[in-house]
Amino acid sequence: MRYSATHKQETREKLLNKSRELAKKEGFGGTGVDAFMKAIDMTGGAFYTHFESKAELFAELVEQELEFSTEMLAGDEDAPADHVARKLRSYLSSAHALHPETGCVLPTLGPEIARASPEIKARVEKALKRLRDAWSERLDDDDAGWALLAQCVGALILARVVESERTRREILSASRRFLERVEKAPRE
Amino acid sequence: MRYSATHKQETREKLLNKSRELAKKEGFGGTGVDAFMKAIDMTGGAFYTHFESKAELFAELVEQELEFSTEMLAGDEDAPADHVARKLRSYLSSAHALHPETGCVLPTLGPEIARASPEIKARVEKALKRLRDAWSERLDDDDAGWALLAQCVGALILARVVESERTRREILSASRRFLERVEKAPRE
DNA sequence: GTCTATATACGGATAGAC
DNA sequence: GTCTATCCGTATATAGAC
Repeated sequence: MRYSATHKQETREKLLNKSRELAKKEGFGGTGVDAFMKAIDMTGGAFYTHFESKAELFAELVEQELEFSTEMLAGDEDAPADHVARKLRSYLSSAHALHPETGCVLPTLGPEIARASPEIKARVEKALKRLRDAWSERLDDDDAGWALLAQCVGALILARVVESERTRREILSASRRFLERVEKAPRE
Repeated sequence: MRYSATHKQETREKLLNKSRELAKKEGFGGTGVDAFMKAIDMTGGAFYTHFESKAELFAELVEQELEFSTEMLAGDEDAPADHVARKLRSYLSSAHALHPETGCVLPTLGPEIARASPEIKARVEKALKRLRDAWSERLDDDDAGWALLAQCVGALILARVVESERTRREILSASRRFLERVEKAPRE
């Protein structure tokens, strides 16, 4: 054959990586197959050597996004004591708000995932539950896992729908202070 | 003319109302002009008597959504003392999560608004700031306005991307309990 | 004001040459 | 495996009849 043994796999990986960026920036539905392929300097026809359909790319892409994100956010036993607090700070940053293409998938593709197939949503649920469990266990707080996640996702959405950088920073810093305060809150 | 004096205005209102529902359910970009018109039993061609373009409909639709939502959530001086707590409970309900078409626009069209024009985002910002101010003033808590809004939007997104009704309820109830707890939290 | 018909572009997907 | 060319459906938008 005219291509190396690993060529197809490499192309697929490049395609997935670029697609994840593009989809988070412009929306998955808003990006055509030709645009995904052009981003890796290829033409539309070659797409179907790697995926049966555009929908299959979406499934793969969401799977990878959640795998990477949850692994990064959850942390392991070697993580420092303030691991969650650190992740919250970097998640709730202007840099994150200004760069959806390299950020968390939920504030960008959340609504599209919500409309996706039960199979996709079941896999998303599994990944999110692992992250929630990790955070709740680490903080010894049953509610905090889901609540901190929600605070992160919601604050990013708000930060991105406003126009001024000033308001964007207000939203993010209010959210950060709010969460710090809860660490000292009483539990019944 | 063959139509009453108020006919055009009535049609436009019907179109806007139905479009707001449809866009929140299927996404604005994912819904065609023909689909919007068919929802009020008309054909696509008539759309352009009422709007110059599909983008103009988006601007109008987002404007109305935020006007209605923020007015409803903010409350006025006649509202009961537990006004915000009531709104939080109804926002963070399974009913809301299961019915995007009649719910808040941010968890459904948030990412599309984030990609919209500066003019649209500036108007969204103005409406959101009014709501934030109302809540922060009512709770006498500078951070709570933005933070509660973010928690609401994020929890709805999470509740909608998971598959099982059980997990959906867990997310929403964790979020509600978390917010109740903060009411008793210390402020520095 | 709304209809049907249509211009024009772009969407996802396939066929066949290389 | 990737290319070009193409099929076909659907998208936004316009033109002209009623």
